Amino acid sequence: MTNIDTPAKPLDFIRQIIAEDLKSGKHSNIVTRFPPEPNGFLHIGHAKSICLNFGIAKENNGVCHLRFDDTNPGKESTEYVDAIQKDVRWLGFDWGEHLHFSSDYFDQLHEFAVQLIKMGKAYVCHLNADDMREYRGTLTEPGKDSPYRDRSVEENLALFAQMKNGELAEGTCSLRAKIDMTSPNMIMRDPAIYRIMNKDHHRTGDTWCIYPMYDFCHCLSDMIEQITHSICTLEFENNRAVYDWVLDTLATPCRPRQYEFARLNINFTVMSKRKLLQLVEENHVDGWDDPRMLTISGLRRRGYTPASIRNFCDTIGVGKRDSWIDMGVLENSVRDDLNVDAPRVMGVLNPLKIVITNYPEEQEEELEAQNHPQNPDMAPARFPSAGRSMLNAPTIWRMRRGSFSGSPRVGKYACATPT
RNA sequence: UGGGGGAUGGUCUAAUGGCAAGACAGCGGACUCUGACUCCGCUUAUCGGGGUUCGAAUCCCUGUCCCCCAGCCA
Repeated sequence: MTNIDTPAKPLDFIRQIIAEDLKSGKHSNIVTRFPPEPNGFLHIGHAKSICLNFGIAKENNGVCHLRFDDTNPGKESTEYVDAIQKDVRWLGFDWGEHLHFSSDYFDQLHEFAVQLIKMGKAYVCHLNADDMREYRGTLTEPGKDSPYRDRSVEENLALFAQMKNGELAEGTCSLRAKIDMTSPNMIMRDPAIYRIMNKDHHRTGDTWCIYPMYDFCHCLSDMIEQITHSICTLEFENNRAVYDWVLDTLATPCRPRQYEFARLNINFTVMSKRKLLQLVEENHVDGWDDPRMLTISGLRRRGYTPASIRNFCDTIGVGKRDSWIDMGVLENSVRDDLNVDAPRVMGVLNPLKIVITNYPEEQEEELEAQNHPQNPDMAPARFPSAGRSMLNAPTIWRMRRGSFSGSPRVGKYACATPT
C-alpha cells in the first residue's frame, strides 16, 4: 500500500526505461543478470551492480541470473566462483535456479561462430597481434582490411576447424567478425571473436583450446538466457554496437538490449580488480578479505552489515555521469544501520588512574545507564564505580583546557574501576 | 584529433517547459552518563554565450571542460 503523504522515490533512468517497457507491453516479465568474471573477489562497486540488477528483478517480479563470464581461463578459477556466490548471497540476493556460466554455452557459441562464417560475416585472420594493431588504424585514421579478409567460406570453415582441433599454435590466428575496418568506432573494426588459448578451463577442462571473446559471448549469452535488460557500466557503451551487430546479423529470436550506467568510484581508495589483485598477490594486505579493502568480504570482516551496503547503493543512485562518492557516505550507512540495534559498550582508551578523595575508600557500587537513547527497551548498561577509578585521559586534558562547553557533569567522564 | 557519452551546492542524486528538492559533508543551536544518536536552524548549485517562450536545469544554436575506445582482457 502506498502512503499518499510520502511520494515514491523517483526512478533512475534504467528503472524508467523498464517501467516504460512494461507499460508499452514490450516486455511482460523482466530478466536481468549479474555477470562477474571469476577472476577476483567482488568489491563495493560490484555491490552497486548487484543491487541494481537483483533489485530491478525483485521490484518487477522478475528474475536476476547470476552468470559467471568465464571465457578467459588464464585468469579465472573456482576459488573466485565460490567466493562470489558467497558474497552475493551474503548481500541478501538469490538467483534461484539461475546459476549460469558462459562456458555452459561454448557449444552453442561455437555453432553461432560457424554460422557467421557461413554467412560470410566472419573470417580467420592470420595477422599477429602487432600487425593487427597496425591494420586497425588509429582514432583519426581508418583501418585497412586484413589480407585474409576475403578468404572463402570453405577456407574459413576449414581453418576454424583447425583452430578448434588444436592444430594451430596460440597466437597464430584468430576468428574475426567482418564488420567495417573504416568505422569511426574502433570496436567495430573487425573485432576478434575467438582466439586460441591452450589453457585448461576451470569447468570445461581441456575440451576447448579456442575461447570466445567478450563481445561475441556476452550478447549471445544474454540472448540464450532471454535477458530483457542487459545492464553494464559506461565503458561498454562503444561495445553496444557490436552487441547489436552480432544479434542482428544472427537474427536471433530473442533481442536483449544493453544499457549502461556509471560505475562507482569512492575517493581515496582503489576499486579496480587489477589493483586489488596486486595488493593481494604482493602481500600488501592480509588477503581478499582484508578489512582495509573495499571488497565485500573485507567490508564483512570489518563489521559492515548487508543492509548497510544495500542502503548505501540505494543512496548513491544510478546515473550516467562520472562520480566520486565520499568515503563518509559509506561509513554513514553502517553507522545508520548499526545505530538502530547495536548494543553499546563503554571503554576507556587512555586510562588515567584517579582517586576520588571524598568517596568512601572501600565502597564499590554498580551504576546503571541507558544503553540506547532512542531505544529505552534495550537492556541498560551497567558499570562499576569506586574511589579508585580510571578516567579517560583526553577527557581530563580537555577539561583542563576548559574546552568543554558548560560546567562538568558527573556523568560526562568515562570512568572504569581497575581490577 | 574520429566516434561514443557526460556537465545541477564541497560530494552524490532529483526536478522530464511551471516555487531548483533530498542525502552526505560543513556551520550554529538544543538534548545528552556515547564529542555519538536524535531534534531545530543555516550556508552553498543549474559549465559559458546566444536564442525560442508568458515562463528554460529542461527545447534550439554555439563554445568550453571531463570521461570512454587504437587487447587475440572483460
